[in-house]
Amino acid sequence: MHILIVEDEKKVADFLVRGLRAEGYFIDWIADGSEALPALIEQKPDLVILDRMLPRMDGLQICKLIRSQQLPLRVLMLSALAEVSDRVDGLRAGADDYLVKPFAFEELLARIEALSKRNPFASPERRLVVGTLELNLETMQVKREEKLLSLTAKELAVLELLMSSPQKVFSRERILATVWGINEDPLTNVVDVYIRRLRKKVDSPFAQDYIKTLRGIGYCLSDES
Amino acid sequence: MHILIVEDEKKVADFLVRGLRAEGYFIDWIADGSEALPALIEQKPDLVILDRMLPRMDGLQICKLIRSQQLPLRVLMLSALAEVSDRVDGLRAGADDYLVKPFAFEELLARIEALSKRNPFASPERRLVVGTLELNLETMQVKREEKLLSLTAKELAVLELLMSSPQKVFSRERILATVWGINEDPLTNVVDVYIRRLRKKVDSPFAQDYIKTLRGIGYCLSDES
DNA sequence: ACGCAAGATTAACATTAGATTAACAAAGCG
DNA sequence: CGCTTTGTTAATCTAATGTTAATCTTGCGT
Repeated sequence: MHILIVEDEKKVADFLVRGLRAEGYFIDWIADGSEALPALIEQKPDLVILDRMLPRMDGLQICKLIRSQQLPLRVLMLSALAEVSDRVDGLRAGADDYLVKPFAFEELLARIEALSKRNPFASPERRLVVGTLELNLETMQVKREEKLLSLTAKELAVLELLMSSPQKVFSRERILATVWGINEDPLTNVVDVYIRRLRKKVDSPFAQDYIKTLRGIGYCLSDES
Repeated sequence: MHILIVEDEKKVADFLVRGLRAEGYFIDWIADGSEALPALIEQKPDLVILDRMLPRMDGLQICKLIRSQQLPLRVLMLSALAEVSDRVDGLRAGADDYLVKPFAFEELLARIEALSKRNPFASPERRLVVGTLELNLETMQVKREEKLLSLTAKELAVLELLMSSPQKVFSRERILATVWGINEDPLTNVVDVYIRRLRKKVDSPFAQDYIKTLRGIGYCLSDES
């Protein structure tokens, strides 16, 4: 699930980003309210976590705009304001839920979970499957033909990317960018090395090879030959 | 839908009873906490709105009793206490939702609506078991192979989290967030230290290790190897 | 069909990030 | 006060990571 966080306090934002990423959500963050709408339209997240007090453009305004534009996403509003009238304002503006700061992380997770269940467009896919290969995002366990494989964190990250869109070709640059966060450095060949390591664990012990090389283009994962 | 209200302040109770009846709900009301359980068993409502501070028997207690009896109903807790720890206490006791007074009637309606839609019963287990390890949430006793272990409060909190979803991987961030709260800095390594202390008590004296490390990802509890 | 780059694979290695642990100091609590 | 719990620091240990360079493969131009 893709979540956009709109929050100006860096400390809070950091906390949210780290925590939710660790939970396996795909997170983007912006601090400026006026950037919210363009970002929403471009990124099309499933859920936006909206701070109520923002510089340049207030959270309530943004929420109303989202609703008037009929954008297909959930809004979870965060606020330090706990008064009745504040919460009513928030819900009136079209927020799906309203959470008062400070809050327990548990509570936030529960609300996100609840919202994503209500959401017909979101697919909180907690398991990826390709052929006999299976990745459980919850336990981070990888199995093939019911046999447990033990992968390292980076290996897992690469595999997750490949499994997220089977058949699709990922260039080295793309893999480097999403897994390592590097955008320029074609001097390295970590990607090749990790593909090698993945193959050793995921393909070699089995009859069919899932990880395919497309010379000059990139790699892809597929259970077809 | 049948709702039982347990609330000692007559003004608040009146407000609720009138408002909810007008919305078409079937409402009963009692003011005394000690009457709550008999009333629940007799009337079998779908939802109970429970004030936290009650004469004779506290709302938290009632909630715990409801859960331990496995009564098939939703609990919406009302309270003037807004602190994180209070809310967590409420949810820990098994409440399905927690609303802070004063609240807007709209909000209450929304929450009731949400609760009545929610799937079967997510009523929290009163005992967590993983392999030979057992945590009794009533007494907060921890046993392994029938031997009683003595854990400190923080150790317990960490273990409870891990046991709440065996197999599931919990990142340090996640553990930090739920056990220590939002204000802690991420530079600390308390989590590691507590994992160590837990292992010493929970794993070391026994043949098999339950607490697993997933390097670069987090920790998890599992009775598999 | 052949040779030869460009591209891809692989093993071995040094480095480093991450995890463990003990010891200590501060805060709580009887 | 004295004992326990709690959280920090820093030394140590360990496995994951990323580099290098040698080797192998593929496809293209002739």
